[in-house]
Amino acid sequence: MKVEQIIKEKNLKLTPARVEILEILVEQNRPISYDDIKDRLLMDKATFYRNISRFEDSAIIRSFESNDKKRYFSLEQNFHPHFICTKCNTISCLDEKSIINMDGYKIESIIIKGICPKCLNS
Amino acid sequence: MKVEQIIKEKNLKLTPARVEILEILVEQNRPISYDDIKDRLLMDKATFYRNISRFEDSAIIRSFESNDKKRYFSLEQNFHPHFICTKCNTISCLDEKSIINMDGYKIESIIIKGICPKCLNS
DNA sequence: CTCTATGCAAAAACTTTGCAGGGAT
DNA sequence: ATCCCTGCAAAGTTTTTGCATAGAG
Repeated sequence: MKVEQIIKEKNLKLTPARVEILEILVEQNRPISYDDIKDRLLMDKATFYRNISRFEDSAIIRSFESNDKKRYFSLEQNFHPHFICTKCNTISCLDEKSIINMDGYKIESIIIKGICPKCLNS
Repeated sequence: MKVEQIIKEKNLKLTPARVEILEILVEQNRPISYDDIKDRLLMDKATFYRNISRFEDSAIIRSFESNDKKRYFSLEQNFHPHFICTKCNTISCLDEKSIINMDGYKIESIIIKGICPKCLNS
């Protein structure tokens, strides 16, 4: 789905800054922090954070804090759990089958922290 | 287990500030942020954060960011998943049976965000 | 045309650091 | 006696806000 379509579906105004953020998220296909992309962003940080906040309110994206204390953003579209290694700080994507049984709850995000197999064996 | 014992087991010096922090965590039996307890803390905030950091390094406690953007601390001892409702911001403790199958990983914490049954029906 | 989005700069919120003195082992 | 812990104040980091202008519908 085109990012322009996502924005319009949520009745948000279509602006270059919003398109830019979502295109980066689609392109990278992994959780992103402001720090990760600030150098290539055309917009001001205030605009970035204001749009991130708007996107979260509209459930276009979700955010979570990683081990480095920064907030990471990912598209809600292809939801999946993330695994953060507290040793190497790598964020990896898990598949849906690993999701907990949580009848009665509406799950919006899952954060699992621990040590990845690679770090366990080194 | 006495908090003094926990501290000594990890070869940390036994100081009043350390005992104070751990006793609050034991007593409250739920994740705590600095903000939650700053009014009753005898120590300076620098001391609080330095000890929290030490405790995390020693795996005495774990921390995670909640929906209010603050960091919460809980004892590693009785590890269990936490559920954060993004609607009412309540943090509730889940039981271990809900844990994902994660062979090969060492899980240190699980954060699930979503909407709790109470909020879903209101 | 109207209302929202944006850039800039300044502030806020939370956490960390430097330094000199105090305390645990 | 030694080395770590502590308080205080100051700085750091990430995110938010105020205000005037620009832009979307």
